[in-house]
Amino acid sequence: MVISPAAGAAEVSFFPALHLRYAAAESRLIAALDASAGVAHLRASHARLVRLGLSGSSFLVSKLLRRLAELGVPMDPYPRLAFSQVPHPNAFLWTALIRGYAVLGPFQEALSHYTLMRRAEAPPLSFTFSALFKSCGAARCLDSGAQVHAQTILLGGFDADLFVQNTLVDMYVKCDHLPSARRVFDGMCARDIISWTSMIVAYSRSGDMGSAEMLFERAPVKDMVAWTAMVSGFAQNARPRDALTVFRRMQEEGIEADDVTLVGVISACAQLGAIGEARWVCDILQKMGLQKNVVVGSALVDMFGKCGLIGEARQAFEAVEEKNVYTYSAMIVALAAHGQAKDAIKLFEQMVEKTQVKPNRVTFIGVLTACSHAGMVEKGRLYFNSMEDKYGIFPSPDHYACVVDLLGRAGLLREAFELVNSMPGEAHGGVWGALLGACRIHVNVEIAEVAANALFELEPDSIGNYVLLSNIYAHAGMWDKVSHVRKLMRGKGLRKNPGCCFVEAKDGAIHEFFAGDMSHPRTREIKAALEELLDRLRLAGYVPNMSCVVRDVSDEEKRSLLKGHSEKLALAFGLLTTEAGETIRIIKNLRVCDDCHAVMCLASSVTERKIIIRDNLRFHHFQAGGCSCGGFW
DNA sequence: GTAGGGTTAG
Repeated sequence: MVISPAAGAAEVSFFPALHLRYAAAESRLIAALDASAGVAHLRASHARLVRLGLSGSSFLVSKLLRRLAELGVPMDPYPRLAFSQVPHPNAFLWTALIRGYAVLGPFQEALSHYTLMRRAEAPPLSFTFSALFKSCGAARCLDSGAQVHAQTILLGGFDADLFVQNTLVDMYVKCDHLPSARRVFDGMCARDIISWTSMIVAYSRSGDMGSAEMLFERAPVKDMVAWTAMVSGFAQNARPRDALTVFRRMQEEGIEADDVTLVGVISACAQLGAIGEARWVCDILQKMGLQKNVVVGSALVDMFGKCGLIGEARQAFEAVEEKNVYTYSAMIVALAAHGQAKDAIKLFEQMVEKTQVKPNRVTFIGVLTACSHAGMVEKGRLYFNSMEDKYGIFPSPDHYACVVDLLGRAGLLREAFELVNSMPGEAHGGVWGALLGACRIHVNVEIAEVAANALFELEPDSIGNYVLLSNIYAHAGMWDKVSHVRKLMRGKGLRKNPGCCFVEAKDGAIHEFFAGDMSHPRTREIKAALEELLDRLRLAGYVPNMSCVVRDVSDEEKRSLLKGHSEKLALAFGLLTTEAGETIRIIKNLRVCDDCHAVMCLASSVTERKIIIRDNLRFHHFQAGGCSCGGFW
């Protein structure tokens, strides 16, 4: 329908002249506020508002506040000032102000303005409560949230509003108070997909994916967000296979996926560390054109790093235009894990000098581990000291663990030990573990015993600590102590994890090898290939390192046990199943022993192959007789 | 208008 200008004019001519002018100015201002591209535009519109004497209009100012909050303009001083110029703010304006604080903080201001609003006798809206719950959730302030909840019940009506209930559930979820969330959810007489999704997330956050799954199945409709909540839930709860299964189901059901979904998928692939899956997800991303997205890109950097594809990690990093601290940290950590310490540090320097990106605690974990792997003690100390002085980041026990590792590996065991004793706060398992690890490298029984005792208190069931201590005794030739630790382990019902390796074949099949394992269908070929390889290595000067066998048996038996180490079997399998010149990739569940490390170095030169091993902590790139870890592992 | 996202050590 077309309204003629004359008809419109007839309608507005009911208004007095003054009103007409204001009404026209108002509608122009509404349009201007709606269309404002940035803060400068909004400020200009607001200035016009002031000139026209309309800066006291609740309606216009609430519109202004909403737009400013959308743009992330801090509440103080400007939006708050605009609010204070309104003599009689109505409930909508109060709510816009409260919502602004709920989105941008400081969160307690939302609550105190609610109090002021009540004092001004403005009647709260459902919108007001949703803003308050949002702010309590963001502040993770359960007490205030529960108080506001009580208010809604007291005032009546609000607690039955679907919108209010949904934000209420979400508030309890964000405060990690599952029982209250569930109580509200169960009391709802109508639920929409948002209610169901909030509750699914509640269980996923608490680690109870079983209940999350049950709710997901019960939900009458499932949209992309609900499906994504399941994908991310499994990914966040260390169930990458299930995350991928849900994603495949989602695709089968024809539900679209977006960047958030894919981030969950990428994170699952990172945990699997499988190259086949990584390439598959990368194809999907390319089709969707998501590589520039900073969250996707940061997850990608991490995924490629964990899959051993450090070059691809770098490419993913470069593809992100607006890199943030996650992108940089993921790249720095990946470089450190691959032994490219100098590049990690170069990137860090570049970040602090040439960008606005501020490092955080995780960035420093990456920087300190890089220093540690490269043996850069002085540089590490410098960075550690700069954390608080230059960046205002208080070092956590995790950072102390990195520095203890740094000093310990470099042989400064005494200093490392003193640092543990003098650090503020309690040393945790990571700190003592780093010290114990250093004691293994430098065979220091005295400090090892102190560290081990602390660890047995802190982590009584962690098998690795007993194994480490027993290995240190073995290296020192203290066999009676070795058997004592063994007894200790047996008494606790703990059994040593068998060493095992995975090799991902070209068809994506995973081949598994255990120490001394004969179960692979091609065992005979593998053994023959290994013997042949070891013969060639011996000609190149290889001598088995018997100290790697931490059992008191004959040399003959030691030689045989060494040969059966799972990474050697995996290497032989790799040689059998790949072409000349191809890289061999092996994943190992434990640390690589010195003998296997030496074998890999030599083999890389004798066979002219690149060999990449991911152990439980980092990557080793063997090439031309050397390893990227430079002996630090 | 309310629900789903990425980097951490021995």
